[in-house]
Amino acid sequence: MANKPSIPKGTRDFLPEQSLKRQFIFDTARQVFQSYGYVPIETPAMENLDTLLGKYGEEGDKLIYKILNNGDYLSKASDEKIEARDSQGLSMEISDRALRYDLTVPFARFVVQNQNELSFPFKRYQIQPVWRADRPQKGRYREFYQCDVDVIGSNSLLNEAELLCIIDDVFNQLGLGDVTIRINNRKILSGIAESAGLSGYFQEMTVAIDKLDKIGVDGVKQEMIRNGLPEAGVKKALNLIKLKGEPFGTLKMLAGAVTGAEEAYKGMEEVRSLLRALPEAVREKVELDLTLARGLNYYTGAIIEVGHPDFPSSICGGGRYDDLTGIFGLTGMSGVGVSLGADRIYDLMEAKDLFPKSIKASSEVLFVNFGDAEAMQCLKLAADLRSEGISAEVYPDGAKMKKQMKYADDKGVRVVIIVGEEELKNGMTAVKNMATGDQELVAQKELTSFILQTLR
RNA sequence: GUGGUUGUAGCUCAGUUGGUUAGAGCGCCUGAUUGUGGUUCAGGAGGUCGUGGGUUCGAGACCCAUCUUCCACCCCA
Repeated sequence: MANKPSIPKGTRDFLPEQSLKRQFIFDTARQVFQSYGYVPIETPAMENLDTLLGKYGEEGDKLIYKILNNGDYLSKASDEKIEARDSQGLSMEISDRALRYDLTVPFARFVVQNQNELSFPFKRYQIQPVWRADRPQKGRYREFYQCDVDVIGSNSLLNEAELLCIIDDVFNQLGLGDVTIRINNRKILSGIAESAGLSGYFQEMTVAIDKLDKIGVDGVKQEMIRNGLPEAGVKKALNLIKLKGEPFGTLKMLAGAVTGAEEAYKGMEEVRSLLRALPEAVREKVELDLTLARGLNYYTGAIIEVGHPDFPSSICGGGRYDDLTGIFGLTGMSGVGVSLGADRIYDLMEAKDLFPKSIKASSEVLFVNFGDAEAMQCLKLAADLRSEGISAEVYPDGAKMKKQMKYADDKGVRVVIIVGEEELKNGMTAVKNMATGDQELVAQKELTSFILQTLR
């Protein structure tokens, strides 16, 4: 072996223990989603390139992994683009497919394509990997999983409320009850822009204020002015956005300040309705943050982001998009959804040691192998245990006892069962509890009920 | 994509202004215990110092390139 094998930057292998922990997160999420009536779907890892392009902004397009066409793709490419070293233009001609960048746009495509098979409102969840050609950092990978939950085909704000409840349920079950859920509404932001005379600069404004907690008010102000926004408007907008505290009071103050901006009032009413629809326990965690903007430009109403005090970036985000399917030819379909960042949640839970200890055990019972005759009997006993829902395995080789015991210990097996020559003759087993070290003789006939009693 | 940072045993890290045979802890393997893990004791294996070039009598250390890690920007889960 000349070179050590490796995997691409920003991708990872998952060892058994990591995989089990990841599955724990997915299983928890799945179970909560299904308890609210959401159903699973899957879409292909690759989409047609034009399905994805233009949906994530100019920056987003650059981060899409394009798949090189098969065959003699260069013969079809134009000479000018090759001559000019125009990578951007050339890539359009030699690539027709791309890896999906998120789950939301493929979902929109899915809805349009399968609209006749679906009944609306359609509530689905989707847990699959996505790929981004980003520079990797901590909590930032080139291949990572998203858990998306969306409702499409309903304008009701009850959907937003339900999603917040789902988020709360999932994080509570994972032991992350101390998350902060921040919400805002793009209509409010748009109204603020309007009343500050920045209507034409909405995109620039949202991008800048999204960084407020990072670069501070002055930093945001400078960035906005540098991008050509009129200074007077910038000042006014920033003053409004700074409002903080109890949400209903904040909205009241804001209402007095944005006179005439119809859009903002609509947004404020939406936020009020949403908050009223939330159970008390969830509302307590929700904070109205007017500085929350989110870059993805398809959001049109509520926007949601979940953070944790011990983690630098958001672990969940989403919002309402009024017309995502419009670009695929199906108009009037409003949707709202959130995306859980499974990999970040994993990193956070690992750092806080929140995974249950029992997650390590792959089987609860191990039979020591003493040779063919003994192993045959063990296979039967193991099958009996399995039929009672106890996971059991027989060590495959007649290795040294010490080695087999160590294997059991490493794997986190809770009970080791020893059937040697003596036991085989007498119809007995020696049952060893690995936690206490105690060992006792149990008749083979009574083994299953004895194990059930010890383990359950 | 821009700027910076990191890489030494399976893991976490030492390694002086360039100097001979590159170390530690943990883990791993063997034995004490051929029917008993986790604890204890004794012993052992494991490194082309990320990779490729260069400077030098001599490079783990200096220079260049490249890959990787992490960070900031950008953007985001």
